[in-house]
Order: sequence, then structure tokens, then C-alpha cells
Amino acid sequence: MTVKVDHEERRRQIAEALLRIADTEGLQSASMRAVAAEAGVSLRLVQYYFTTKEGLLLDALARLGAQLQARMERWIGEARAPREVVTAILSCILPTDAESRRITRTYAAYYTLVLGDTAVLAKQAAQPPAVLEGFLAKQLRAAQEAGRIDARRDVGTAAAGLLAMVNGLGSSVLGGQRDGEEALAILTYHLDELFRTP
Amino acid sequence: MTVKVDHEERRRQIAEALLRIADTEGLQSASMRAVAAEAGVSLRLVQYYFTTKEGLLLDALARLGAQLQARMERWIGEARAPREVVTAILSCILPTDAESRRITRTYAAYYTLVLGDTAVLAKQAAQPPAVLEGFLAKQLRAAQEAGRIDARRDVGTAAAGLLAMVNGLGSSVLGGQRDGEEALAILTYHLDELFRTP
DNA sequence: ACAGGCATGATACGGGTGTACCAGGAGAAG
DNA sequence: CTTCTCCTGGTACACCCGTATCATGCCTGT
Repeated sequence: MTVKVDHEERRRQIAEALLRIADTEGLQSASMRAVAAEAGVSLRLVQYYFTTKEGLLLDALARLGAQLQARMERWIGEARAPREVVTAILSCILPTDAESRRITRTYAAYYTLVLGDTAVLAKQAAQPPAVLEGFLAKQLRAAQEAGRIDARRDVGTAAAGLLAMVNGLGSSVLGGQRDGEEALAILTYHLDELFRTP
Repeated sequence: MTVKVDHEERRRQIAEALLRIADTEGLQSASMRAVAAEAGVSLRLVQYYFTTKEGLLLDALARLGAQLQARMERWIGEARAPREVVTAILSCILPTDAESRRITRTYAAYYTLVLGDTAVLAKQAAQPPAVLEGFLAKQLRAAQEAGRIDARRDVGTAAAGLLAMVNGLGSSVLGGQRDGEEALAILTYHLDELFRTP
């Protein structure tokens, strides 16, 4: 049997339509019909590739995660010193450019969904932050052993705090209380404090 | 003309039913009918007191804000030294006890709503954080002038960062990645760092 | 060439949503 | 006692949702 059309390509096209809607209008506006219209296909097709809506939501979330990871690897790739890696990890999540604003907004759209859901979706979204925190802590420890961070600092706790702060800063930017630039400035200030050796 | 029933009391009763649902099942489950059932009144009554759903949502949000403010004033009231005030401000937002978990969860339920909304609701929710940040900065400045914080610190930026961090920590607790206790420990660690004098 | 199955389109179904409408009860004012 | 206004209940309307069903096209392996 041969595939007339590229299945994966179709799935991608539809899932990205979902993400586009989630970004611009929020997930509550992302009905099956709306996604179909946005993707330029029939409603039946959306049902065909993702049997249920939950399936579509899950698949799109996985793609969003992949996009974020790709972006992060791109940012980290340009970094050399440990501190630059740390800055890359944290600032690439901040909604400073169009891409990160889109990703952050879409993640925020999912946020409420995963809260009221004890099911798999919660587990799906709870893993990335944990491994990210571990990675960040490892980088901080490296910087600490290189003497760029005070040896008395608890880098694990610092990593958790920084990640939470970036998350909160992102929310404030999305809420319109702050500029992306301002958020970045606040982050840089705290990194300066952390990387201060006595 | 006399009021057969206390209007304000009825409004409160209905609005709190909405908040209860938003807390336990999320705002998307808070239909007019569900709110009516939860409050033990007829659907028509909900319509009568809050003509439209947006009105109900707005009123309930205002009440939630008042609850949070009351809680904060209660916590601040027990504080004496400037550092205790700072700790009170920040930790009272963290979902550590039942009340704050309820408030935080309900706020989170509103979060997505205000994002996809350019209208009044966004303005309604954007003000409190700003004044809170100003207040926190003022407390930090006081502590700084009292010599408890290094004079070279930028307390304004520190306040913004701390608030964002608490916000992010709250999200992580709600997401189930962390315990309320752990979040509090992370916050305390960073406060210790901030209040370290050379 | 032709049969089989994958891919797609149109439409139906049951349910839930916010809001609007109509009717009646109860108390105060005349 | 009547009348009028405030309050409350029941119910209808139009719409949108996710999913299921039926029908048909078209490619492909033999």
C-alpha cells in the first residue's frame, strides 16, 4: 500500500493550524471546525488524522514542545562560556522576539487546560520543566566549579528560582505589564548578582 | 420600596459559587447553569443579578482580588521587621495552605481568559501586580536604608524579580511539580541571599 | 482491467451554551 | 382592595460543540 499524500505532512499542517489559533485566539476558540478552516481542510479530515480532539491537542502540544526545544538548542549552540549557556537557556524562554512570544503564548493557552486535568495531559507537560531544571543546575554547577559563582551558593535552588522567575516574567510580559526588554533586563540583573564573586 | 432579600448577599452567594467552580473544575466548566446549581438558585436568578456572563465573571474576579488583599493585609499585620513584611507579602501568595491554594488556582483559571481578551478584563487584572510591586519595592528600600540589604542592590529590580519568581513558583506548585513547602524553601533561600550584608 | 481499500466530502445527531421571553407571586402605596 | 413594581420560576430559541454515519472517489497491486 502506498500513501497518496504525506500523512505526517498533513498531520503537521493541521496541528500547526491548532497552534496558530491557540496563539492568536486562545485554545477555547480552537474548535475542530475552526482548526479545519484554519488548515484549509474539511472537518472530516481533522477527524480522520486525529480521531479525537484530545488526540489533536496532545499531538499539537508535543510539536510545540519540539519547537521550543529546537529553539533552545539553537540558542545554546551559539553560547560558549557556561554563563552564556545559562543566559541562553533562560532568555530564550522569555517572550522577546516573535517566535518566543508565540511559543510562550501558546504554552499559556495550554496551561489552564492541564490544570483541571488529572489525566495524561498533566503528565505530558510536567516532565520538560524537571529535566530543564536539572540541566540548568548542571550548567550552574559547572560555572561554580570554574570559580565564576560563589562556592557557598546552592546552585540547585538557584536554578529552580531562576526558572520560576523566568516563567513569572513571561506571564507578566504576556499580561502586558512589562516589555520583553524589561523582563530581560530583570533577568540579567539577577544573573549578574548570581555570578558575582566576592 | 423595600428589599425583600439582601441584594448584595445574593450577589455574593452567586459569585462565590462561580469561584468555587473555577477552583475545583476550572472556569470552562463554570456555565451559567452550573453556577446556578452550585449556588442553589435558578438560572433566571443568576441572569437577574448579573445580566450577562461577563458581568458575573468580572464581579467574581473583583471579589477574588478583595479576598487576596484581605489575606495579605492579615499576613502583613503579623509582621514587624521590614524583612518579615517582605516575607509576608511574597509567601502569602504561595500556595502553601488551603486558602492560598484556592486563590491561586482560581486566579490561574482566570489567567487564560484575560490573555485572549483585549477588553476591560485585561485592564481589570493588570493593575494589582503593579501596585503590589511598588509596595514591595518600598519595603525593600526601607530594609536597605536600615542596612539589612547591600546598598549596591537595585531594590526595584529585585522586587520585580521576586514577584515574578513567586508567581512562577506558584505555577509549578499548581502544576504538581513541586510541593508548597519546597516552593517556600526556594523563596526563603533567595531572600536570605538578598538580605546578606557583606 | 479490475477489485479492494485508503482517503475525503457532506451531513446528521445529541447535547450544552448564553440569552430572551412570558407568566405569576408578594409586598408596598394609593 | 386594587394597582403597581420588584422579584423569581420555567421554558424556548438559536447556535456551536465533538463525534458518528453514509457515500463516493481514486489510487494501486495483481
